[in-house]
Amino acid sequence: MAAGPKRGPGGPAIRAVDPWLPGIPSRGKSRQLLSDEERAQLAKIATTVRFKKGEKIYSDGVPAEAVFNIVSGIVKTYKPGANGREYVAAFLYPQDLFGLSEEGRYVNSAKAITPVTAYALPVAALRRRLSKDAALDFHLIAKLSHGLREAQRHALLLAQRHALSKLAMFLQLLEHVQSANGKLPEIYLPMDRSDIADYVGMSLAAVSRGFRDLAAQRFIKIRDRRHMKVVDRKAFEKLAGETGRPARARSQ
Amino acid sequence: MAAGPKRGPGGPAIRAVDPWLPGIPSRGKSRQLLSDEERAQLAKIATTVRFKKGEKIYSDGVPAEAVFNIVSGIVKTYKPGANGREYVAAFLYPQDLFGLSEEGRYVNSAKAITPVTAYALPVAALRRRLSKDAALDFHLIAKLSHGLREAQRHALLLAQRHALSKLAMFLQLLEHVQSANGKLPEIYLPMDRSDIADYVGMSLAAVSRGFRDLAAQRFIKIRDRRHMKVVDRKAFEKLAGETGRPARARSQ
DNA sequence: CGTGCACTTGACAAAAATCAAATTTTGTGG
DNA sequence: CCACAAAATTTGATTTTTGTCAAGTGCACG
Repeated sequence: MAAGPKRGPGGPAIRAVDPWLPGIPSRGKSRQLLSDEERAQLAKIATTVRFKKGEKIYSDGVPAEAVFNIVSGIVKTYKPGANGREYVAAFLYPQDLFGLSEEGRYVNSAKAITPVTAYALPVAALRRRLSKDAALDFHLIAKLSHGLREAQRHALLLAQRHALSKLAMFLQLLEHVQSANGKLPEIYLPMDRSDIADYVGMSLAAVSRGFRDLAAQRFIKIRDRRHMKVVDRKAFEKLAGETGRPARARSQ
Repeated sequence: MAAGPKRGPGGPAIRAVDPWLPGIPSRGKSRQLLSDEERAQLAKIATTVRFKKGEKIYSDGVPAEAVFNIVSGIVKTYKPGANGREYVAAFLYPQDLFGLSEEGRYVNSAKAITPVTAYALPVAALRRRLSKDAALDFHLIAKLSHGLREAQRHALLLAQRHALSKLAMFLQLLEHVQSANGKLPEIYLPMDRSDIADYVGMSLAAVSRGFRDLAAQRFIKIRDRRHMKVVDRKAFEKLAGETGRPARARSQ
């Protein structure tokens, strides 16, 4: 997993589900938004950067000099919480963007949770390109809409009252991201239990117990710490509230 | 409260905190993004629509024909949850946009929680304008970034483990939105307890008790159901984790 | 082939959900 | 403007769930 772009010219790549009606309905599948031409243009202003597993990429509050586009590996954005706890805002995968800023400063901190390769796009240069290329603006709008929906989905997960629902929804999110390439036999969890706990807003112990209980009740099967499979899909989706994906159209 | 644009030409208006470094640092204050010219252009494709208090504006899953821009009143976007519960994704104020879609269908439902006046911008026409006007794209990017940060803030709120922290953070959010125009003597809560409960992910009873306890511990003073004032600012911000606003720059 | 860190598990305490009832407000029709 | 019904909110008692603190266990890496 975490493979880079499979073919083509290389350069930054952005993947998202279209907010608008796509030519061919893609059943929730995300697609590459940038044309080869756009990728080549962006490559001209991009630098390739690498981070070791566990390495901090930037801290919240410092001037935001670049936006990052992941080539390979997984990144988390987070914020130190009240006590020693930390709140994980998002996990980011290849072809995602990160580096959200407010008034020129990063809103979160970012850390590589696996070895990471990424393009760094200096904001100044990026802004210049954006003002020149309307199509690129459009694609960025699509990606931001996608990010907004994901953040809302995260909030929906956090609003669940039961640990098992949260975890089921969490697994569903992972499954959805990973199924971008095709159907998977099992779900891979690249992050450790502690990161999961901080993402779903539960204690470390509760996460552990939660997975155990999901397995005990035959919703999932756990191969090892990082590999799980949904066994009882029906019950599983019910737990996850089946609201994880947009409801099928009702009236009209 | 909920006053429309105070002066100027009328037409759609969008307010947000800049993601990028503004000319004059605005200390977290949001500002009007559109020029009079842009507002006039948008007005040409917009229709004015009105909704009664409690009226449904659209349902999730139906084709997204328009994006809305609030002139006056408050809207909530929400999604029916597992049981009879409902998850509130956001409260929207004048100069906000709503109508987020995925593959051409609304992601949430929307309802007016006060009488609402809004502009309806048909997506087709809006897309045409966007492809013509690079500056407008830019402003939409800024607004989407703003929305993304808000959604992350909502998730941060939901990740809090204690009811009082959630409520303090909630009041802080309201205060921040309402202080856009200037400092306020008290916080106004336009929504009912049930909507608050669904937004902060707690039971109705817990919200009620929570406010009572905040008042009992002298963090706030409650004038009536919809008006509260922060009394002990220091302790209050501590409760809210002071992470509600971006941390002041650390090193560098 | 240790040693440490990540994870799991247990016992108990704390917090919030539920269920249910009492009150206060709000809106309506005289 | 008043009486009432309906809706919203508060409050109480009890139960459930999850957090905490503290021990294990085991896998991964040197």
